Parts: sequence; structure tokens; C-alpha cells
Amino acid sequence: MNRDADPLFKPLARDALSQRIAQMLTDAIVSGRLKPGDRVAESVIARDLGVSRAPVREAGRLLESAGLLVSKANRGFFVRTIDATDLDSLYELRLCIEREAIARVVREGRVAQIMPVLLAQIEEMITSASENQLIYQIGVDLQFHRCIVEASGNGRFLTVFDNLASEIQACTALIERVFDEPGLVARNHFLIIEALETGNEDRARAAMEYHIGVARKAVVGHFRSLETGAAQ
Amino acid sequence: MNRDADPLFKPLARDALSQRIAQMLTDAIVSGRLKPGDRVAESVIARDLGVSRAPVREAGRLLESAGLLVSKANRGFFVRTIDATDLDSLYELRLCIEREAIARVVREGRVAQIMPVLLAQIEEMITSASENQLIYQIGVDLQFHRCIVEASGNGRFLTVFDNLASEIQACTALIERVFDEPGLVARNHFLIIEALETGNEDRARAAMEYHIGVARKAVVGHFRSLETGAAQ
DNA sequence: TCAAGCAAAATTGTCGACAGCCGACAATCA
DNA sequence: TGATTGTCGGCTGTCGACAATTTTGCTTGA
Repeated sequence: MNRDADPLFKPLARDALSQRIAQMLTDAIVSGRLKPGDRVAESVIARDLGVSRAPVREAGRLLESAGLLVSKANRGFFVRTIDATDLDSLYELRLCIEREAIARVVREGRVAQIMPVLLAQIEEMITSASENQLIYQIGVDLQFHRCIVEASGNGRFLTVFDNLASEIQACTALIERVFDEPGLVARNHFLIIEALETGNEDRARAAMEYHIGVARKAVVGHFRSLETGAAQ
Repeated sequence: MNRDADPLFKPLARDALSQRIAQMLTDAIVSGRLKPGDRVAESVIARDLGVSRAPVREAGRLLESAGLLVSKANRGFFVRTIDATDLDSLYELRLCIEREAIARVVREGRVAQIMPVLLAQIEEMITSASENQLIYQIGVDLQFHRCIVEASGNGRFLTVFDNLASEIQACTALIERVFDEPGLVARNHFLIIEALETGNEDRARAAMEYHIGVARKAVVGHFRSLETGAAQ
């Protein structure tokens, strides 16, 4: 009779333990409490949390495949270090994905569908920028881009993007202040909105390329200066 | 040949367990001995191999992040099923990566450096095609493309490609014979060689786009016909 | 003082065990 | 007969334990 037309109860999340541990570690990394190169000993984490090492290990593997951790044989996990060159490669990959994604969004006529969400997120970015919540602002920024990638309809794009995003968030969280003028990032997103409104695939591509290019130059440049500055 | 030059005494005896199990499972999947949807119970594998479940579990997680397996909560691992739409997304992602990769190879003047290897691999493809070793031929094909991606100098491209490649290999291994004329694939690669020789970035991009497009149409088309044919 | 060597501590890789969860089948009821 | 409920076997999630390896810190000798 009345099938699951409206799921009264959502399936509750199981496997919560390793998932929750992974989320915890992710938060610690993207917020900068765990810094690149830091050791993440599964036995220590397990002791602290009062659980066995197995779920911690699972969480570590999860974050390893997400690119936040690396593991060395018999040495355990370490927060992934990333240099400017690698970061540049990351942004180049991101560009490839997002450029095609936004083109697909336009091509398949999904612009109107996501526009309200995009505008709301820009609003959120402006608010959090004025309140100086940099890490949160970066999160919203990435959510904005994720929306576009998701709407592209290519699930593989989304998978790669999600992996990218966590790494980029972790890196940018290390930077105190990239953009001197608060709210600049938020307003830069309007260029993408405008391009989307034209409904022109190539313009959308170009807008995304420009947009990501700006961030790429800023973030990678900052990292490169950090490296040469801290070079011993 | 005598391979004594290689480290006969394995420096990688540790943690090799989960690695070796992962390799074993990978082989089983890409060779088609394990088919999409098949259950991969860690306890069964562990019993068969005479090891505990822990390393099997690790291997499963590894292959999960590589996209060859999926895991369901409390049910364990299953060989990933893939439909034509998803496969098409996969090829679109592959296109994005390889198009930029080959452009970078040209731009950074690495053509001469990899040309001998590429030619040798085409030779190998022709040989194995005539001997009807389809699975091996697909492997060499992917190696050819991997060379280009590796030479691009963008490590992130390579990571994504490696994940892609195992999935594509697993899918194509399911197809008895995509290309009716043996050796056609091999000769198609000469188009890429020619484009590389011109040293023109855009021509290289176009060649790769065409090349992947051909495979994409053939493989995805084949899958789609399988689906509609086997629709229940 | 410092380097080398060695032993203790810490940490990972692997194992077997146990409880809870899932799907399948049998039993019950309308 | 058809649908719901109880039961069972198998499997996963998690745990504590042990062996192998790495790291640490101390001792020793020059």
C-alpha cells in the first residue's frame, strides 16, 4: 500500500565509529590543529578515544585515500606534507575538473536549478568574511564549487573534487590571510554567476578558468614564499 | 632473462601482506574471475589464504578507494558494478586528465624523452593483438597512456589516472572483443605519436581527444547494448 | 664532549575471539 | 494463500593480545 513515498525515518548512520574518528581527524587537520608532517599514531589516538586500534586504523586508511594522511610501513600515519609544486598540480587538476563541470552544467540546462543555492552561499561567504571566520569561509567557498561539480551530473568529477577539496582546505587553512581585502573572494564568485547567466558554455569555462587561476596564483604563490622563506 | 640485478631479497616483506592480497584481488577482478556484483567476504578470503581478516580488510579498503570494490555496512565488500552512464563519466574524466597531460608533455618538451617507450609499447600491442591476448593488450594500452600522464609532470594527474585505469581495465576485460580488427587499437595510437611529433600543443590535445573519444564510444556503446540486451 | 652501541619502550602488523547485524528460511496468523 | 514474525547461520565491527619492527634513551669508550 503506502510504500516508502516519504521516508518517515531516515536510515541512521552505522559504522559510526571509524567514520566519526575520520571526521574528527579531518577536522583537526583542516583546522590546523594537526600540522603537515605531524605523526598520527593509531595507538595514541585509540588510547585517547578509549577505543581499540582497529577503527582508528580504518579511519587512517580512509584519510589516506582522501590524501590527508600518508602511511609509512611500520611507522604509521603522518599528516601529508605538500609543497608549492604539488599544490600547483592540485590546482591544475581542479581546473580540469571544474572547467568541464561548469560547461556541462550550462550544456544540460541545470543553471536555474542551482542558482538559488549558489547565491545563498555567496551571501554566506560575505557574512563569514566580515566576521573573519576564515576557515568557515573557505568551507563555504568549496561548497559553492561543489554545487557546480555535483550539478554537472558526472559522478566521477564529484569524487575527484571531494578528494581535492579536503586537501585544498587543509592547505589554505595554514595560511593566515591570503586576501587582504575581506569579502574579495565572495565577490569574485559573482563572475561565475554572471557567466552562468549568459548560458554560454565557453564563457562559463573561461570564467571558471579565471576564477581558479586567481586562487591558484594566490595560494601557490603564498606557499612558495613560505618555502623559500623557511628554506634552511 | 636473469633478473639478478633486481633485489632478489625483497626489501618489501612487511606490510606486503595486505599489498599482495590487494594485488591478488585486483588481478582476479581485471581478469574477470571476479565479476561485478560478486561478494568478496573478508572471512572467506582470509580462510582461503590462511591469514587473518585484518590484512584482507586492509586490502579491501585499498581496492575500495581504487574504485574496484564497494563496501556496504555490515555486509562487506562487493565487486563494483558499473553502468554505461557511469562508464561514460569515467571516460569523460579520463579525457580531461589526458588532454591536459599530453599538452603539458609537449609544452615542457618531454616528447623525445618518452618517444622510444611509446613506440615500443605500440609494438607490444601489435604483437599481443595478433596473439589474441586481449587482456594483456589492454594492459599495454593503458601503460602507453600512463607514460604520457607520468611525463606530464603533474603527480595528481597520475594518481587519478591510475585509479581510472584499473577500473577501465576491469570493465574492458568483461568485453570479449570490442574491436573486430585485431591491431586496430595499436595503429590508432600512431595518431598520437604523429601529433606529439608536430610539437603542437593543440594538435596533441585534439589527437588525444579523438583517440579517447573512439574508445569511449566503442566501450560505452558496447556496455549500453549489453544493458538493454540483458535488461530484465 | 661526543659518537657508537645496546637495551628498553613504544608502535605497528597480525592474529583469534566475541557480540551484533544482515539476509534467508521456517513458522505463525489472518 | 499471502503476509508478517521468529529463528538460524554467516559475516562484519570491534576488541585485546602477541610478535616484529622502529624509536628512544642510556651507557660506554675514546
